[in-house]
Amino acid sequence: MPIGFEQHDHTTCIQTALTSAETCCADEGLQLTKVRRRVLELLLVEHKALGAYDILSTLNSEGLGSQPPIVYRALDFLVANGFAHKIEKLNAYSACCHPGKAHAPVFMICRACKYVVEAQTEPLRNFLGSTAKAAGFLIERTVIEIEGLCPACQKAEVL
Amino acid sequence: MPIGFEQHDHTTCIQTALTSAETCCADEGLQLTKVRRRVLELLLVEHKALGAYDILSTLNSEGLGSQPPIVYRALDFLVANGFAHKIEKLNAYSACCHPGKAHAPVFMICRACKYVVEAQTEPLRNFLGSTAKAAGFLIERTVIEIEGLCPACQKAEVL
DNA sequence: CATGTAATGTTATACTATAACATATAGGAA
DNA sequence: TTCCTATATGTTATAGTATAACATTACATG
Ligand SMILES: [Zn+2]
Ligand SMILES: [Zn+2]
Ligand SMILES: [Zn+2]
Ligand SMILES: [Zn+2]
Repeated sequence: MPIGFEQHDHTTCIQTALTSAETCCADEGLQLTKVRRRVLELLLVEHKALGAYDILSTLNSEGLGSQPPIVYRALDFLVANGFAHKIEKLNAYSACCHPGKAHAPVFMICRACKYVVEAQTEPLRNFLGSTAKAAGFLIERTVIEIEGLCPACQKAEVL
Repeated sequence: MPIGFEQHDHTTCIQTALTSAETCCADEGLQLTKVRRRVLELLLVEHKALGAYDILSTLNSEGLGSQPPIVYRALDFLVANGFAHKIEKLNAYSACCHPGKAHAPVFMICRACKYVVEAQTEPLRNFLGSTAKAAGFLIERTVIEIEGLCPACQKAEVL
């Protein structure tokens, strides 16, 4: 799994995520059905976020469904069980890169190449916890998204 | 301005925000037109986020415009100049509570009463800065939103 | 007044998401 | 096996959010 935008063996990302989903579903009695699994695979193709309708058009071309509820149900399942995340800023969805762990994901989104990196963030979690505690606020979910330029696109920008 | 969900003199919030917007526009040669000012006022009525179409229906009833571009243009102006923020999680907009300062706002959103509090966060800004730096990422914008329960609604929940 | 820029008006459309109800499928109980 | 129930999928329709494109107006400046 990448901790940043560096090169990495992405087949490992894919395998880890799929295996983790399979294991988790088996353990918890959840059904990783054909459509759900296929959507997860599509989200794992690259570290980019996909819109629901992008996914739907692929599903449609593969005969797995043609109407919005098909894809939204699959996405709801994946998000609810921690196999994927919604990127609010993009109205798009991304496979979880750190499955199996409770986490408050931080996404770095490159506006140029569209890559999305999910960072590990225990310290941030603690930090937000204390901010919220000072206000007496009970945290249930967090959305932390950073938009900007990845290292490669910063270099390209200069040219 | 509230630092949390406590009671406060909200007329001060309103006055400060409007004065700040007027001053800033005068200084920068920006036009705080009728529609733009009215939208800002509407966002300041309460510490809640308003959807674009909520705002539009008020504008419409006041004869200030009836089509979506009217409100989206005003919102774009307010957001671009730091007088308001978009709350991505809610697809809604909220007046800035700390105008005039560069800031990476943190929003605490109560899912029960819908109040939205914008916290001050220099330390978080620094923290995200170092997280991004480790990945070589250049930050341009941040979205930090915490969803949960405010103190009052936590008490109500127990009943 | 002439000219250019910024703002607004207007129509149409694109994109994102869910409600509601029908049907099918899988797994467990009788 | 058969029936039952819960879960998942199929289908139609619609709600909610946002922008493109182009016409018109307002206004500052020379
Ligand atoms: Zn990878
Ligand atoms: Zn994750
Ligand atoms: Zn206030
Ligand atoms: Zn602000």
